Formats: sequence, structure tokens, C-alpha cells
Amino acid sequence: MSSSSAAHDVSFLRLTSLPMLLEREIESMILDGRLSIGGRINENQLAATFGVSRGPVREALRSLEALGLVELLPNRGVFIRSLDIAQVVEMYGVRAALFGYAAQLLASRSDAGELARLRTLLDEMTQAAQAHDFDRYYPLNFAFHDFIVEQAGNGVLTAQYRGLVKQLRLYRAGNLMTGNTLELSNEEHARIVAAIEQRDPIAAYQTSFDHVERGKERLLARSVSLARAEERRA
Amino acid sequence: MSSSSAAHDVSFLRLTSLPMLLEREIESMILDGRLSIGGRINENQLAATFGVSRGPVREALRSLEALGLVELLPNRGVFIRSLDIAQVVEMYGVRAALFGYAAQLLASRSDAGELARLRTLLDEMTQAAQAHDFDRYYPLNFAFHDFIVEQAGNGVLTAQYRGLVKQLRLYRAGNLMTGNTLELSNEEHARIVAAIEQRDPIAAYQTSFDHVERGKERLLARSVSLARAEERRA
DNA sequence: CGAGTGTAAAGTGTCAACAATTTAATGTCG
DNA sequence: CGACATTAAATTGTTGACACTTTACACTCG
Repeated sequence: MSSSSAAHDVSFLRLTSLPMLLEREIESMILDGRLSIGGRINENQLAATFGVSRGPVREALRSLEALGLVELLPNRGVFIRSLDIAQVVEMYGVRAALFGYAAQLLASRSDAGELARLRTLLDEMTQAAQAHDFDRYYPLNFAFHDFIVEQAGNGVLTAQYRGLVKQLRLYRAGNLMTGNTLELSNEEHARIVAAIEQRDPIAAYQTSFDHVERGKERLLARSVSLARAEERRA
Repeated sequence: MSSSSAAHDVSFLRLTSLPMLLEREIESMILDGRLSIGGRINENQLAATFGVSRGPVREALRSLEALGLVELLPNRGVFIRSLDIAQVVEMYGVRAALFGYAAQLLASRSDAGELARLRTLLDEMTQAAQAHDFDRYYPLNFAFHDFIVEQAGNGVLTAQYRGLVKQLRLYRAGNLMTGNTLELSNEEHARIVAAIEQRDPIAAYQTSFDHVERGKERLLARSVSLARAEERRA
């Protein structure tokens, strides 16, 4: 035990509760697609599934509303939030600002270990990109961004960023990268890492901000072509 | 009227609910100081005050937790969140990034009317600052920042920024500006307005980011001297 | 007198029932 | 046959009661 000063450590009091548990579970049901986007949630049914009453379920849903994952319409019910492209674009903008800030912070505080880890992630992504192995690239890409945010050392920033990324998962359609997009995207990663290694906060901000903004552009382009296809079909 | 396609407009269905109402009311009780920071909220008592049962109150409190205004400890109760200086510093950092982004956006999209409004606000602040009239300066200062964020035209950004500002009100101690701080702060405002007028997004970002960061520094300095005074007294 | 133990009160957690509203279904009339 | 009113079913909104946990208090013993 870590001794004296923490005289009455009560951290093992119950740390979770039924509504918190339900919140997590319903969240993963949404993000996994077990509850379909835009669809309605039936409180009775959901409560029955978990073998609890509606009270705790309703509390969990209130939390999820504030997190931006569901929408509550009075007397109408709870709906899994669905994002239109305009909202997604706005989110990408804010995400760009937050991610840029993270890189900026990291550029002025990263130690050798963190830099090495960044390099490793980048190298692995380069390999995956050259092999056009999207399934390998995707989790590395996620880890890369999350690592930068996490190591920036600002808990509020981390929470906001992750909340935004979580909400963005409500937009199915665009998360795919096609063909040489992998390599393009990874070149941007290289520029970010270089800026952080050189301890250049301004360059780190700029390259990181631009990286997310370009992601937004790629998404938009894809969205437009999808909409065109939609029209043609009609 | 925009006619046909909006055939069954149901927007006049009930737009609010008891929990939402309670959420707003409890929120203002917190921000007004009618519920003291760090203190505990008694569900029974609160429900009795509003003449409702505990269910809706609990739902409202769940929302407020997600908004970062209260903390829920299982089996212990709900506490008005109290921020330590470290958290406030982190929040200021994120706020700087968001505000900087807002100014950056506004610099590339503002019209003549918005620029005129900014000028007006700046002039009024300058007058108030010269007169050392803090009571007049404060709301103008708030309006200035909020105007820039609002007119940036990104709803997600606006929501995030306002949420952060709301949370920062939980930190009582530092919101005061003393003496010539008013004039210093307003010179920074002038630089922001200039950058936006010149449609220079990069300068707008930089001046705005720095402005909030300087606010953070001023707050920190004040906090340190307060802590010193505290020590001396002990 | 102080530390520790046991008990009562207060408060939170959960539930099931009831009220109010919305939605779906049915039937009626032009 | 289609639009409209009416009724029934399903679903959300709210409540009061009860179970469980924590906290406060009195008591005992060293």
C-alpha cells in the first residue's frame, strides 16, 4: 500500500451504479450498430432486456443525450441520433482545432519515449499504407491520433476530443479510405511527426489542423459522389 | 411559405419536459450560487422544493453531470462540482483553441455588418476600460467573445465553447480583473478585431488564442498570490 | 477521556403501478 | 375509394413505496 497520507482511502466504495452500467452498455449497442441509427429506443423493451425497471434506463438515456448519442423528444421517445453531412462537417472543424492544439502542446512537452512511439506508429502505418492493407492501417491511424491527444497532457482536451470522435461514429458512410488515400493521409502524418520532433508548436498545430481538414474534404467529396449516385438511382 | 414538402409539420408538439425544465432551473441555481459549490444536493429536498417526485429530479441531475456541473457519487449523492486550479488551466487551454478557431473562421466569412458590430463592441469596451468601469466592461467583454464564436457559424463549436464557459463559472475566485488589466485585455481585443477586419485567419487565430492564454496567465498569477495569502494566514 | 462498536435516522437506489400522451387501427361518411 | 372522426393499444411521464447503503449518534469499554 502507498501508505500514510491517504489515511482514509474510500476509493473502493462502489464506483459504479446501475445507470452508469446501462449507459455504457447502451452506448456500445449504438456504436456496434446493434441499435440502428435514427431508430427509436423502446424503454420497456430495453429495460426487459437488461432485467431492470425503466427508471435506471431513463437515467442512462439522459446521460447519453448529453453526450450527443441520442435525442429525446418529449412524449415521443428516444432516438439514436443521426448526423447529416452539415453536422459532420462542423464536427470535423472542431476536431481539427482540438487535434491541432493537442499536437501543439505535445510539440513543447514530448520526451524521447513519446517521440519513439510516434515514430513506430508512423512506420507501421507506412508499411500498411504501402501494402494497401486498410484493416491494419485503420487501428494504427486511430491509435496515432489518440496517442497525440492523450500525451498532450490535457484531460479536458482528451475528453472533448474523444467525445467528438465518438459522436462521429454515428455517421456511417464516410469512414472508408479508398486507394491512394492511405498514402496521402500518411504523408500528412509524417509531416505532423516531423513538426513534433523538431519541437515546433506552430508547425505541429498547422500540419495537424490541416490533416483533419483534408480528411473533412475527402469525406465531403465522397459524400457528394454518393449523393450523385443516389440521385441517379431515383 | 416554403410549402408542400413539409406536409406534416409537428414542431408544435411539446418542446419541453419536466426533467428539462428542472435541469435548467437547477443549473441556474448552481450558477447563481443558490446552491453552493462543493455542496451536496438533497434529492428529496430539491424535489419537494419544486413540488415533484424524485424521478424527474434524478434525470435532470444525470444531464447536469454530463454537462460537467455536478458529480454523482454512487450511494453518496450529488455534489456541485468544484474545480481546482489545474482543471481550470486545462479548460482555459481548450477554450483558447476553440476561441482561436472561431476567430479564424470569422476572419474568412464575416460581412460588413458583423465587422461593424465588432467595432462597436470594441469601442464601448475601450470607453469602459478607460473609465475603469468594470461593471460596464464585464458584460461587453462577454458579448464580444460570444459574438465572435456565434458568428463563426459552427454550431458544434458554439455549443462546446459555451459549455466550457459555463463550467468555468464553477471556479469562483479569478473572474475579477484588477486595475490596468482591463486596458491590457482590451488591447488584445483590438488586435483580434484588426486581424478579422483584415481577413487574416492565421493572425485572427493567433491573437485570439494568445488572448485567452494571457487570461489564463493572469488568472494563474492571481491564484498563486491568493494561495500565498492563504499560507500566511495559517 | 478517547477509540471503537452498535444502532437509529437520513438518503440514495430500484421498482411496479397509475396517469397522460401519442400512435395505430377501426369504422363512418361524403 | 379516400378523408376524417373515433376508439383502442402502445408508450412515455410521474409518482409513492420499499430495499439498501451510508452517515450520524449514542453507547460501551479500555
